Amino acid sequence: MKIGELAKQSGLSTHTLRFYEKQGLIRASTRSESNYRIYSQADLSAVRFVKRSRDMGFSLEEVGVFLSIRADKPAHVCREAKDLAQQKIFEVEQKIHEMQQMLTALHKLSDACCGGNESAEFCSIIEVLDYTSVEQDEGYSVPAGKGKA
Amino acid sequence: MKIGELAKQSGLSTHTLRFYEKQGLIRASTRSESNYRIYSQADLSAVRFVKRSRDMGFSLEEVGVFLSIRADKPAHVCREAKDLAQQKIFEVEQKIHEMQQMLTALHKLSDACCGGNESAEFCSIIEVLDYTSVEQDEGYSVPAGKGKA
DNA sequence: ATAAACCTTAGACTAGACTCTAATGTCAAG
DNA sequence: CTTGACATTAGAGTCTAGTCTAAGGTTTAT
Repeated sequence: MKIGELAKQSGLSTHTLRFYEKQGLIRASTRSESNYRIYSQADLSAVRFVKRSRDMGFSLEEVGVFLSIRADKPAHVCREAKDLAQQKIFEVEQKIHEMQQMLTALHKLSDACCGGNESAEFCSIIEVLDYTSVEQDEGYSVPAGKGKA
Repeated sequence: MKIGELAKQSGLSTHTLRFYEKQGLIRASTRSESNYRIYSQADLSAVRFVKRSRDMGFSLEEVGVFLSIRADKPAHVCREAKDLAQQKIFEVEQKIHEMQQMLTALHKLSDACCGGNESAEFCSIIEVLDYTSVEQDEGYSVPAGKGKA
């Protein structure tokens, strides 16, 4: 199949497929007489492998490592793959934790504000941003008084 | 205070402070005779305001909006600020959800693999990446048999 | 034979938030 | 009076992962 068909089958754009090739990730197993990229079913599998890896959060570089393991399994050991997975789990957990902290702060920010058409003169959001730090573990000391608005 | 001191007080680098100025976010209230930026306590407050907003996940552009509300509160209404906050909450929730999906997939990936020094010939991680899609809501059909390894 | 739809390449551009460089000027201390 | 730490500017570079363009060549159907 040609690149357009591969794009359809894989859910990636032709641009992206050529970009991946430039990055050394995937390449067509053959070329037609007119120099068109011709992909096999195995190529499609490889592309899907890449897409799945990306969807799980692996970077193109990490995907490259997986691909090289996949290309010559006996030359590699399980630990290599598992280390990558564990590292990624750690990274994703970190990020989720950070975002949950943000979310907590954002809810405090949002909840304090009436959100109406009142003048922002005493807007709690602006006040909280003026006096609160996100780093704290607890006790975001919202400036006293005012309550909503 | 000069920019180096502001950097220390705010936890941002001098580079970043100048960059924020170029982006139109913060500027020194005065300049010395030798053209050095001279910052006031109010400037420090503004910079901290920016940093806190950033820490909560707002983009520089969004921070700019908050700053303009803060600069002339009576000219704005609470809704403007609250809308931004709510939108950000939505975005962060979305991202957390995505990452939790990844995490689930990653755990399945990792748990299936022994992670030892065994050859990767039958490595479950590579197998799962070959046959599993992250998009599915449930039932990541790990290829049958093999179990660990 | 000609238009539509496909393919090729190198290389530029995008986003967001910095981060750094070069070349130069200023200031405080010893 | 020199050294070192600080400051200035414009502008380039970094990172990741694409995304797009220009200028052409090929294939397929009508």
